[in-house]
Amino acid sequence: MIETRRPYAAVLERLREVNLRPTRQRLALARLLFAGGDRHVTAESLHRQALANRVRVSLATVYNTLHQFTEAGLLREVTVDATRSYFDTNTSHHHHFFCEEDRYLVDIPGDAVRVENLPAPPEGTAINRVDVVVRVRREAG
Amino acid sequence: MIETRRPYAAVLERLREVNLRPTRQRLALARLLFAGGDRHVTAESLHRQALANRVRVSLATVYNTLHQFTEAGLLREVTVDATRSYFDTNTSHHHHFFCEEDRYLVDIPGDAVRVENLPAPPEGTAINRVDVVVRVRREAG
DNA sequence: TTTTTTATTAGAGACGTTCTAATGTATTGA
DNA sequence: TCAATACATTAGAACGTCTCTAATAAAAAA
Repeated sequence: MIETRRPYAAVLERLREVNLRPTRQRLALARLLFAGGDRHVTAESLHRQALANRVRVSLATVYNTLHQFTEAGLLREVTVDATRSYFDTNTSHHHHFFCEEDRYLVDIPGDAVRVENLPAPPEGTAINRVDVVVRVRREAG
Repeated sequence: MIETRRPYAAVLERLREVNLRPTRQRLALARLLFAGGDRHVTAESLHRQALANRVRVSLATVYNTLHQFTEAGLLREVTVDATRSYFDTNTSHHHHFFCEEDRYLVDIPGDAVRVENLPAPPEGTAINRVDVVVRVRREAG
């Protein structure tokens, strides 16, 4: 369900819920992030999009905001590329296809995949999360 | 099986097989990498180990060598951490436990885990590899 | 209000990694 | 064997991503 009629109010509500002050920048970034369906952004791509939408915000604030949103459970960080961090607006249990050549992610619904027969984790540790990354290649032709 | 009696000859052979000139530095690094059992190294950790063993090699060469070995199939790169690249001497099909707090990897044998019900990859792509990363946390206590 | 707390910012800096171009070493072929 | 060639190594500079700093600004509390 895409929220279109009261984007500001909806986003304001979300920030309030997680105890983040609804500043001009956070509201604007939240609107960009949560306006459409599920998205995968990097700090750089979100910053570019913000500037393109006449939202004046520094790169530092974009980083701060992405991390705060992640901490608050509004975003999820996805580690698939050694050089760049991706953030996913889909915070539910799920996995990813990742195309290294073209640098894009595609969600795989969590319940679509079963990971079975996992051995016990190393001594003194407990499992926190299981991430499945399916690396794909552009097909010849 | 750990090769102990003829480490140089064994390692020389491996480099020849993949068409990499057996230079002093490559031989030394290969010995460090493949002397024991399976290992997970970063460029920095391998460089440190080399210096500690009186192998004079620059960090640039360590990076070059790790990438050449990976390209040649002697190593496998593991992407679990946005800030650092890990290289694994175990090149067979397998997965990983990763402890973010303490930054270490533990192999999970490939045949120990079953990933089932994967949906079809995105249009125009083909599956290259499936990586399962089980993120663990130190246990309280 | 005024005060206090928290957020934003530009720019500097840190970090891992890659590049550059000069030097050194292995291999080829006479 | 030696010269010629191809390739590898190196220190240090440069890169890209990300974080820090310390000054300014804005939100919340009093």
